[in-house]
Amino acid sequence: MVRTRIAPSPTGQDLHIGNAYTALVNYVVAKKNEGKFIIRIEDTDRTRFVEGSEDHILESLAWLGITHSEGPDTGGPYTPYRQSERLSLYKKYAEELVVQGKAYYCFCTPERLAEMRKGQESRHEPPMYDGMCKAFSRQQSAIRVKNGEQHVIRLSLPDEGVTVFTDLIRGEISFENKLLDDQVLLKSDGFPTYHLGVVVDDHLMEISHIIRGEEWISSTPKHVLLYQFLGWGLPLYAHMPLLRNPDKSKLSKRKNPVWVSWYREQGFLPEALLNYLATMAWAHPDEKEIFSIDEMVEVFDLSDVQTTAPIFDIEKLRWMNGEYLRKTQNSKLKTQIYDFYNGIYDEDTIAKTLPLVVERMKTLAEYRSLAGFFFERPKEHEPPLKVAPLKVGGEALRLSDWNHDAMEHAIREASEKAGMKAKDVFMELRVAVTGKTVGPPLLESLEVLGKDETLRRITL
RNA sequence: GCCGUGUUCGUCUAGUGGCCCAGGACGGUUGGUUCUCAACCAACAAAUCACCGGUUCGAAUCCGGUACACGGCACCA
Repeated sequence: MVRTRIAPSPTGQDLHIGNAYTALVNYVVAKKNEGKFIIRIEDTDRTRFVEGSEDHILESLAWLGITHSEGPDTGGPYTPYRQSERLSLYKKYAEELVVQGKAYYCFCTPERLAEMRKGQESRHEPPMYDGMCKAFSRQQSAIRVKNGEQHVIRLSLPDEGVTVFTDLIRGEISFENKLLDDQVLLKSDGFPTYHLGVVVDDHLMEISHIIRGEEWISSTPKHVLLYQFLGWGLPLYAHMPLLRNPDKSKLSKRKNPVWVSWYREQGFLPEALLNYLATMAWAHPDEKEIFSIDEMVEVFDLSDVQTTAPIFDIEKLRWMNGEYLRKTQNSKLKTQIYDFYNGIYDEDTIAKTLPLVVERMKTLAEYRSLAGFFFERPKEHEPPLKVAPLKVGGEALRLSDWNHDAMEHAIREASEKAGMKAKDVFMELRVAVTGKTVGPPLLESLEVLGKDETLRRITL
């Protein structure tokens, strides 16, 4: 049984686009193999915990249409799906490792550790735990623990040998054990670190494929060792290349919009976002650019996933979104726009104006800037309208002529021309206020009649 | 500094020894269509396949080295 998962931390305001990207691949792998896709919340860092984050993450995932069969909200056979509710499990395994001699209690203070690292840095040594507490006898440590002394549990790693694992995307990867640090497994507050948490939960939840970001490659050997120490079978690993900023650094909120909700608010369609993310990870065998997730599921193979970290290009996303907008039936798009603006524009108005602007919309949010002047009054102290030359019936109107009188005149003239369609007249007006959100309250003064879009009557 | 991963047009990529003096897409430019914009159509520009060396009749594709980029090196995930 194929079981995949994403394990987001509730430390940001919403689902990170990078998480959406790995979620997509996890979801596709599960679907392709008729398996299950699971969500587990890794809320083990109390200092970075953000209230409401989990809800937003779940909401965004739902918006994207990436549905899970087990998770903190839906429950499932391995409940709970929130690490903070599974503390006793981690403690149990950490102590088991201590008993086996695969881990040890460490009483070093943060101050000592900081001091130690400073020394190492100045000596150009790799920053690693120096193993001081490893030397203590089991009884000695046990007494100190019993006396209530603050402690953590550290992984005790061999300093010989090589740990090798196979990555489904990159092939074999190996690390020398002596270069691996004695990682903290259980923090002094009783919470596990990521390393203990993932291994325990992925095993207990029977995760078959661990598909995560490339940033985890260096810690994978520790996880592999942990599986061995615990006597558990290894899952399959696949490390995805990281999404990058235009300056090639790892995608960050400082340099790029990273929250999925931002893309939603900008009026990107979930299908388009997903399609774009898919092309970041993987190329369709037929070199198709536009494809649905179902199409992707049919031909997807993990080993075809890109190894190079792509730069997230919002321009291409916008193009793709425009393609999706134009693919959507007008009646459906009308409803989407209505919902997008929370019903502040009536559906009828949207239906009338949408055909006039849909071809130049790249996002739902652009509907307002493109068509808003049909029905929105200019604001009180709005700066004068900057308009492009308006040509009606072949005659150009000067910018300064752009006022109600000129407009009325222009429209009259235009409509007098036999066969002149409303669409064309509107188009000219729209062009005149290209890209501007302000304009005359046109819709109030004009009424478009007739199904053939012919401008039949103008009332002012 | 150490370890790891990577390197084909500005960007996303196709390419797994001859079909590639490298194909597609975004973006750009020019033209067509349209009274204008967008959309659509067409064309053009854009990659010495990071570099050096090797294997081979033949390399973007295989091997070695170098450089560069990114990631990791926390009681963060």
